[in-house]
Amino acid sequence: MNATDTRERILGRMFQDIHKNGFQGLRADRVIADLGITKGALYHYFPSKDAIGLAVIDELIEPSYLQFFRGLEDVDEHPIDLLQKHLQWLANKATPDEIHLGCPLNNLVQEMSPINESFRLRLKVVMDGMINYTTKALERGIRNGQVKADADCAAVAGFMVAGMEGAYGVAKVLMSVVSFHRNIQQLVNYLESFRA
Amino acid sequence: MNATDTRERILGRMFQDIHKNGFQGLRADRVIADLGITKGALYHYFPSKDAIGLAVIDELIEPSYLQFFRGLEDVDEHPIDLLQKHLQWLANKATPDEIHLGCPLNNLVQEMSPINESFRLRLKVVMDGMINYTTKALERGIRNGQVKADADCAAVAGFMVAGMEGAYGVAKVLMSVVSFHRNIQQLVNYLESFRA
DNA sequence: ACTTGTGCATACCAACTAGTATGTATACAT
DNA sequence: ATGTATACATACTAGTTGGTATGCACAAGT
Repeated sequence: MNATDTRERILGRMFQDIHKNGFQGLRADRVIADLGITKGALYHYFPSKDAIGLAVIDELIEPSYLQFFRGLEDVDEHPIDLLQKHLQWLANKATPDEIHLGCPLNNLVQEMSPINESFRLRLKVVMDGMINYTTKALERGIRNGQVKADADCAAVAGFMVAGMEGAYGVAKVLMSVVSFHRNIQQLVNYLESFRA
Repeated sequence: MNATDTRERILGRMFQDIHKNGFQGLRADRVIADLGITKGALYHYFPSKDAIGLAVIDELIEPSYLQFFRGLEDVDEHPIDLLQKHLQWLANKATPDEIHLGCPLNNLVQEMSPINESFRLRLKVVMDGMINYTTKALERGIRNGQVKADADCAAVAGFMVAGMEGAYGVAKVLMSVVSFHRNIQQLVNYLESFRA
């Protein structure tokens, strides 16, 4: 068991615990007991509970969320196709468990934004990234004649991201994968209306 | 100072504290110190912290959220007009402070749904109410020839609610009233597309 | 006048929780 | 061989937090 393994095992379980209980509901004692390690190991890698939360955002949440959106810059496919495919992919991969626990990004946003500015700023970077990469992709679509010329790309991009988070949130309290699928489909239809 | 006054003063401040810090972040001690009362008063009216949270949902959140949606049954106006007006009203009344703190309903949904079934069920009642009253209003609109006959009313209603919550959530992390206005406007446009 | 219930205040506690201080085994460099 | 940094384990603490036990002033009923 080398060093990075332990650190990543800790981060992974912390992520899971935060995903279910929220950051304020995270109990470091519970996680380390679960991992079969001790406080010595934990505080060897992380100076504080806050540092754990920020590391989870930086090292797990941010990369996984921005991967797709960054990729929008490197392909030439129709941007609306790409976005619709991504939405369908999200809908198809969503298990009941994932739906019940909600979107990790959205969860942290709602919980932490008003009470911890360090958290909010990092979460804002992720959200901004999702919106801005989408905006750029749609603008490229306009230049290529694939997207309606009069589309307000920033507004459409922002609404798509908001719609995604809203879909996760509603499905979470309803505990309904069906509701999630429905709302994602409405978003797909919404995007369709901007096709040139 | 009569009894109901004290109870309502407690509930009001608890709501404020929960609105900012979340239920898990709620500190009863902080609130009672702020109110200038003691634990005796608090536990005279509420048996536990959970009871406080549930009372906040039942007595403050549920009525304020469902008031408009229940009202959809009692009027004959074009349902899409009513919904659009409500959205505009939400957008206009939203202060930066409200946006930064987020939607109280959405906040509790994201935080409490996976960890407390009593909370989730009460929050689900509110969300279901919003969606179902909206669905009925749209169905009435179809019968009256005001809404496109082929509209999937339940899907549209669900998406409107999800869009609202999504708009609140994104605006919260971005700390942007402008983002909120934009997304609400997109929702208004979305509803417009179902006008007969 | 006397009991009873209401509406609190005061003092206290047990459990939890993030964080620390200290020790130590192992690897690795010199 | 020896110093040194790494990677933990153990034991402990200080502060917090929800909750309780008890007492008491006061109003209302009888």
